[in-house]
Amino acid sequence: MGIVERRERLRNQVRSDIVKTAKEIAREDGWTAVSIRKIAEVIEYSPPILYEYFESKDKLLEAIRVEGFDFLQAEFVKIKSHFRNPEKQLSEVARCIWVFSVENPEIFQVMFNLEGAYCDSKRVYSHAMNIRDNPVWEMIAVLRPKSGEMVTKTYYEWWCLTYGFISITMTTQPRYAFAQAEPIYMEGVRRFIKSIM
Amino acid sequence: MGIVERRERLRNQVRSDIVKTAKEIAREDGWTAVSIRKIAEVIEYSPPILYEYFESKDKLLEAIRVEGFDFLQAEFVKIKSHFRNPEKQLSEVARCIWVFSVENPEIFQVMFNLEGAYCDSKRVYSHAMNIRDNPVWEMIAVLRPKSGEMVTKTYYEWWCLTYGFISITMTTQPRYAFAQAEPIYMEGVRRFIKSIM
DNA sequence: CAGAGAATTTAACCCTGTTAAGTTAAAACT
DNA sequence: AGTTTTAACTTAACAGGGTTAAATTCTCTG
Repeated sequence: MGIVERRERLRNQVRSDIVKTAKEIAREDGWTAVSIRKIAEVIEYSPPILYEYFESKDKLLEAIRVEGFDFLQAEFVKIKSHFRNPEKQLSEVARCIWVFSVENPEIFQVMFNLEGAYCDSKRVYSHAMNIRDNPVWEMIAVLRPKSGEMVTKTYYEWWCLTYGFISITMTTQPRYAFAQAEPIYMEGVRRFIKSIM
Repeated sequence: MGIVERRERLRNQVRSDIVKTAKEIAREDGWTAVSIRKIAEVIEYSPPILYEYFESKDKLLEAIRVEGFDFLQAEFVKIKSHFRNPEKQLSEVARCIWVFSVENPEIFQVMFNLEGAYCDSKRVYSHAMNIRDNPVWEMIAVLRPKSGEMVTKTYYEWWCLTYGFISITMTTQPRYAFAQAEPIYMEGVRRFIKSIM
């Protein structure tokens, strides 16, 4: 009975087509241009079909947001195992976020509601910020072995710094200026790391 | 001929009613709930009237954004003249931004496109970030007398730090948690100031 | 009081997310 | 194989959004 498997495969295909199309439109014309109807047109289905895969537009954005956070989380885990020095680990994490935001601006925008992207789900934010199993939290804990509460505070600051930098740059600077903004960002990060050591 | 003056007064009244209503709706139900039609209903005019005062919804938001930046700018000037010590000046500026964001969340949201507020105008951002006549830039220049380019870099970092902190807090934390987030913010700001001295 | 001008509204256009009802196509059963 | 059930999909509509042209009402002037 390959029928049910084939159907399942087709379902997954359509689902990923929806996500892919949303990102493509966003990348080309910004998230304000992304609509259910436009996605439907591209994947050659009628609009209501999308509701077979996502219960709302917001949930579709949430899926993309989760994808982004999960990807970064996985990268952080890799960095943690590839480098010993927590200072080095943190600066690599910072660089990783930067590169991600430059290469996948449309995902980053959904993750942080930038440039007209708007997704309600705060749940995901909180999850990403969560201490549990968070490699960056642990890096900071090694770098600055204090109470858990203190580490959480520092982690919060780290988060604000990197987020602030990238989102301000993404929002105010034109694309071509990103390259020259990166060293300023990395220098700021390094200064922060030094200031907490 | 008081007629033309009376008309002018009425025009100003209606204009400020529009702005006020927009902010009120935003404060109560968030910016996603703000629509031309709803504002019109509250001020007891038909929707097209708003276009006699603002050429688009975006321009209305821009006006509110400008208002916010202008207010802060004026506060910074006051701080600059009230305190001598640049370190003190900067921490007062930071506190000022924080207080403003807590007391006027809806304006802050428009200024930085937070929580569903979306205004296209990058012009205003750039203007606010601009070096010309910028009191904060000058504070940093006094605190850390280096080349203009270096000061601009540091000013950029300052901007990213404060913005990152407040927007992350506003987006992820519930209202009641703001009070406990403030000292973390102020501590981060102080550490930043120390790190550039 | 009639007419010119400004002020305001009505009605429409085209967009959006979303849903109920109807239709077509595919699978299952007798 | 033909009928029936069920899954897949589309059409049409609702409610609401920003915006604009045309029609209307009001106000002031001569």
